[in-house]
Amino acid sequence: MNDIRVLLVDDHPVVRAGLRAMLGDFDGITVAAEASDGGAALAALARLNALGEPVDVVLMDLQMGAGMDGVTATGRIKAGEAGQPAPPVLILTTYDSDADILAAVEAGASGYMLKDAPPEQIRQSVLSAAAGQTALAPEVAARLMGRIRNPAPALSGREIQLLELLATGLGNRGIAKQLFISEATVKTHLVHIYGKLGVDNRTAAIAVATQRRIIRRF
Amino acid sequence: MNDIRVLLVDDHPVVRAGLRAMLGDFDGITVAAEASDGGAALAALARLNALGEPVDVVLMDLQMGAGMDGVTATGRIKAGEAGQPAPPVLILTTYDSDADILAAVEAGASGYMLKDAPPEQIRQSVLSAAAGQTALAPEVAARLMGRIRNPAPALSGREIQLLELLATGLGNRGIAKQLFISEATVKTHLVHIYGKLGVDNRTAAIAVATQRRIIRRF
DNA sequence: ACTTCGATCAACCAAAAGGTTGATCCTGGC
DNA sequence: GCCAGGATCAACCTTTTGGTTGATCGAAGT
Repeated sequence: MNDIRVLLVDDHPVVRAGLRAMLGDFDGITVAAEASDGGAALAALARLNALGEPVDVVLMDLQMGAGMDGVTATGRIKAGEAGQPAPPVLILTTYDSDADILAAVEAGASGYMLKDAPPEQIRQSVLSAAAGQTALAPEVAARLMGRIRNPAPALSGREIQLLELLATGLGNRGIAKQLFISEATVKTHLVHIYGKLGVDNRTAAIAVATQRRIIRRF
Repeated sequence: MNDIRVLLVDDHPVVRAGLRAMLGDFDGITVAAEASDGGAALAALARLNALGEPVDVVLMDLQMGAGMDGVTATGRIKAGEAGQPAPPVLILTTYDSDADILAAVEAGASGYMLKDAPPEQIRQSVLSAAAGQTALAPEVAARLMGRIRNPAPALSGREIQLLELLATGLGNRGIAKQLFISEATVKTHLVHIYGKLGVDNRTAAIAVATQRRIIRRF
């Protein structure tokens, strides 16, 4: 059986070198190409397709400095922009906020791994992704399980979106403009968010959402 | 002349593998050991000293998941805890916030590099550090210059205290009670804070203060 | 077909936050 | 001694939020 051909997408040369070295040590996995942002990744996929050497798995970072971010790139890959069939995309990133995970899954990612994972775990994930299965980091999986067990009122995607804008310091008017909705709708969403988080003002909502890793802060 | 012996300190196996592979490709540089947090770094330094094989440069990440963080570790190394003479510590991290840079420099770091730097730049920095010189990433240097030209108004201790309670989600009344002052005073402080941070509401103040790492969040 | 639920909006009122002016007190420098 | 600046408070007013009620629409599930 042929090696699994992987495309690395990460803006850090150090990380790419690490993955190259790490994956190169494993039998059955070959690094076919590398890209430093989403745009380069799409180009590389198209090029390799044209050569008749399609990649089997894309290993993608989420936050990518200047260029196209990982979620956008994943969406476009899954939309077939770089050729059909679109390869599975495995997210490999540093953070595990709900917002990131949700966005990645919605974009069509078939896995979500964390960069502090041991090599063996990363290898397994690549194999799973290549086999068409999904692969979640234990931390991520645990969070999702806990969410199911605990009737912790789940926030909708839209609500998380609002929360993120909230955390940037925007007022209701600003949020409304960003999302192309009315201020009234923003207020309604906020009331729902407050209810679900058990708070009664925006700063407390940010505090709780940060603590529960619903949104990410650096 | 002997190779420069480097100690890698980073909690991500992927990054360590990357640096190992990257530095290994350069003549004159050898990776003597690795550590996944500050505590392990101190231990490794002491051990290598005892063996009569001291390291010449420590390559240190700042944010290190669970264990001792990079600033603390740097301070302890420079204090001679892992043997004299203390080797130069070169910070290699992802973020370049003012607070991180200042903290690292105060702790005694002899350089501050960013992880998205090209390999050659990292190599040069290691060589500089080994030679006893300082090495700043261009981005970092630019920020420091801008900071000197444009000194940001400093927040008073009391104001930072306010900011921390603010980030908790407390209202003005709650903050007043916590600090045993009147609501009027809280408002006055807030107006000053908004002015210094260049914002006009509490959530934006939290956002900016977080970004500038004036306050800590997790 | 019916229900549920997320997303959208409106109108209204109460509460909180923001902005301004001005004042006192104390401490540390010059 | 004088001045600057931090910390404290008050009164007043405007704007923003928060809370409530009620409504429409569409998609997903029963």
